[in-house]
Amino acid sequence: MPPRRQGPANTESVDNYLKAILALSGPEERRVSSSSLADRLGVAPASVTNMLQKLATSPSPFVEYERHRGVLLSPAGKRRALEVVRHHRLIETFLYEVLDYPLEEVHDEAERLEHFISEQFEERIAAKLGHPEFDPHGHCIPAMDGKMPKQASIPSTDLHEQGTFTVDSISDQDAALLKRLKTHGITPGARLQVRSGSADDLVLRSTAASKNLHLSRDLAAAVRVRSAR
Amino acid sequence: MPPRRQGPANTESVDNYLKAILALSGPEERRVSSSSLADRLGVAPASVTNMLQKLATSPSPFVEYERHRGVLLSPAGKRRALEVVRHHRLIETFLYEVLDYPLEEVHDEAERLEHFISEQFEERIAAKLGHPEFDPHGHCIPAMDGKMPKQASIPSTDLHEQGTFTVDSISDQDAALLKRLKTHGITPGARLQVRSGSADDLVLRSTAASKNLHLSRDLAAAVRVRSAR
DNA sequence: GCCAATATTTAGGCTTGCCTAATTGTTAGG
DNA sequence: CCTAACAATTAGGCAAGCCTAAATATTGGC
Repeated sequence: MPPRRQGPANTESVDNYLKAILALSGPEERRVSSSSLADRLGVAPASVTNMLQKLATSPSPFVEYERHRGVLLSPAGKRRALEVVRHHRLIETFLYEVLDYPLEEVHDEAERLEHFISEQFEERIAAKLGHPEFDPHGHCIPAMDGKMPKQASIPSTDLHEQGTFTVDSISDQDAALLKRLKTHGITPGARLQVRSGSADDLVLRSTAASKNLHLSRDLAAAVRVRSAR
Repeated sequence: MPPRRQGPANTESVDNYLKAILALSGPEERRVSSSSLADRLGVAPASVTNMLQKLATSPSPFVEYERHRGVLLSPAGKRRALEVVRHHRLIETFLYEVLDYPLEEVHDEAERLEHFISEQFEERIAAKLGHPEFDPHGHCIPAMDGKMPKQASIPSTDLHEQGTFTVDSISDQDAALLKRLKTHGITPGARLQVRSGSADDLVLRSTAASKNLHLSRDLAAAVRVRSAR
């Protein structure tokens, strides 16, 4: 066999690093620090350094990395990351729409399956769902070519004024929170009254519900809003 | 941390060993040799020995193994193997019925996904499909409790007489063959005329088709029949 | 501009699951 | 019943990804 030093291996672990970098670098594509990655992925910082070095030094690397200066996705890395996100959100939509999963349970299942479905599978569920643009959390599903419209929404914690808004999307990271939001009628598309409570929390109330929901700013950041419909 | 020597790890690899042992030991549950496992799994015999030793020496082991004498599933191993088979066949059925996969493509996708779906996912697709008893190849789907009716069919190569039979099931291992069979109308439930051709092949003909199909005994063994309906 | 606190990297290890090569067991033919 | 052929196991290694502990950069406060 020729000694072929290989390109990036596209394992579950690699996918997760790429997704995390995509998420943490934000729309402005800031460099991402090792420790924030370690945090998000639940691994030791040393493991991150290790992986980044591997990802950066393969031929046609997935990331651009400089010691002590954080990491960025390469075009190839971004492409792959968006593909995994597409998988994730299509699967979530599928579980919700076709298999009647409760909203708060779709994330974990999608998190596992996203790494293992084929392009074929992806296409079939997209077709079955009528090529949806949004997942059930209100997140936009990247197109096959990796294009994704910019988000025009902001976290409810960034609002300057109180008032009534439309719920744009809800982070899928915290199942318990998702369930609370659901019982308070706070789901994508709902109309939402937002005001600040005591120093460090927000008071949310869906116009479809009778009870206020008090959330720490930390949790409330999971709810993104746009101007009322 | 307490030093906990751990139980079997339920990885993809372990699942594949258990499935292979289940398949190779047959309905009579014969002991399975290392080399036949190595063959079926596409790994070196030494790797098999290695894995079998690990599987056999964990507390509540998945297999019963004696040096040079082959291996058998323990009750726990059989339970797990049947669960994986159930996953596999439910997924195949799902891909075929819900996602409109061509029959010959369901196997590969199921082979990957079977290791990663949750019990929840399993239950939902089973419900969606109306708790089917057979997959699209005609194979019986083990019930949740691991029960599986005995197969009353035989390989077409074991027939003593020529004649007309009903196609019971078709092995899902060979996609190309599956496709040929499909174009000749040979699918589970079809009526099939079987006669022997030259020394080493069989001639098959679906009553729904106009052309004979000549298959080596090797390939023909993939087609199982039962007495004509 | 220096130094302590914090962030990051290096060094060295572990487990899983695979490999090859060398060794040992089993078995069938003469 | 002995041995050649073949099957199986042991021994020793490798890559991926993780870990901890030790070393080294960077940075903010004075």
